[in-house]
Amino acid sequence: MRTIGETAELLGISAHTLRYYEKERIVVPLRDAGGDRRYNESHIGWLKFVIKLKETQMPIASIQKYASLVAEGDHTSQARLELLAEHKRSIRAQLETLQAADEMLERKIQSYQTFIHS
Amino acid sequence: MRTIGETAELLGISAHTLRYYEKERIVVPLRDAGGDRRYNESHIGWLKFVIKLKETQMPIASIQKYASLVAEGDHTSQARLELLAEHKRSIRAQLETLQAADEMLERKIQSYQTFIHS
DNA sequence: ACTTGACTTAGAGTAAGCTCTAATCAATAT
DNA sequence: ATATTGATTAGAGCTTACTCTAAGTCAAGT
Repeated sequence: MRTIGETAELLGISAHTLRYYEKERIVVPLRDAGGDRRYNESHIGWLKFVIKLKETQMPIASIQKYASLVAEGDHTSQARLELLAEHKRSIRAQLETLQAADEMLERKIQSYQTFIHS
Repeated sequence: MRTIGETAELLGISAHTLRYYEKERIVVPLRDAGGDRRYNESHIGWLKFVIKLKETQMPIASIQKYASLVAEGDHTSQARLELLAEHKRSIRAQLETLQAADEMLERKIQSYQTFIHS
């Protein structure tokens, strides 16, 4: 069971952000006797997943939606599956955009090098 | 030579955004006799490039930097090359992140399907 | 002459996602 | 005993990248 500071450190995000995620009902940690937040392994695993979704441009609103489905229970698994499948398609689209840009930059960089050495 | 409206339409962005880009010195169009903005083929080409950079998460500040180097002239080509090379590395990093997330989601989706059909 | 539509400006407002402040409390270190 | 450290809260503030508003000009069509 980790404090907010330890959890922030471990995940490379700020304690501010963790409180914000709680306010947005994305991760609701436990509380110790003194009222301080405590994150267990399941919170940490879920946060790592959230961070992966964020890294791939999933908006906070969609992450909230997914989190609320998880909170609702097993009967929402079909809806969750659809949400993830939709996001996977968005990742595929991003991959294509990035690949095209990568090739474009490669050509542009080549032509700059030709120009500089001429 | 296109008006702001035609240019916006052609590129799929708003006229507001084009004025914003001008304020930020990213694209400075010509003006006609009446003072209205006019975009020529070179502006359009540059805007398409800017849009590609934006799509790959290059911040406006870096695009501004690149634009100012272009405006400065040929002697900045080394600096521009470095900026583009740096951005290309960022694209590669994004590609890796997305690929890892894609695989993770694939596994997660598989396990949801297994769960749903059990 | 009037209307319509596209344009102009400076500057205000918006949404997302944090990020920080102020005031306070509780446990530990000196 | 006091000081430091790390936590708490509600709510304000910040950054990025637009997006919109208000008030107006101007040319073309009816």
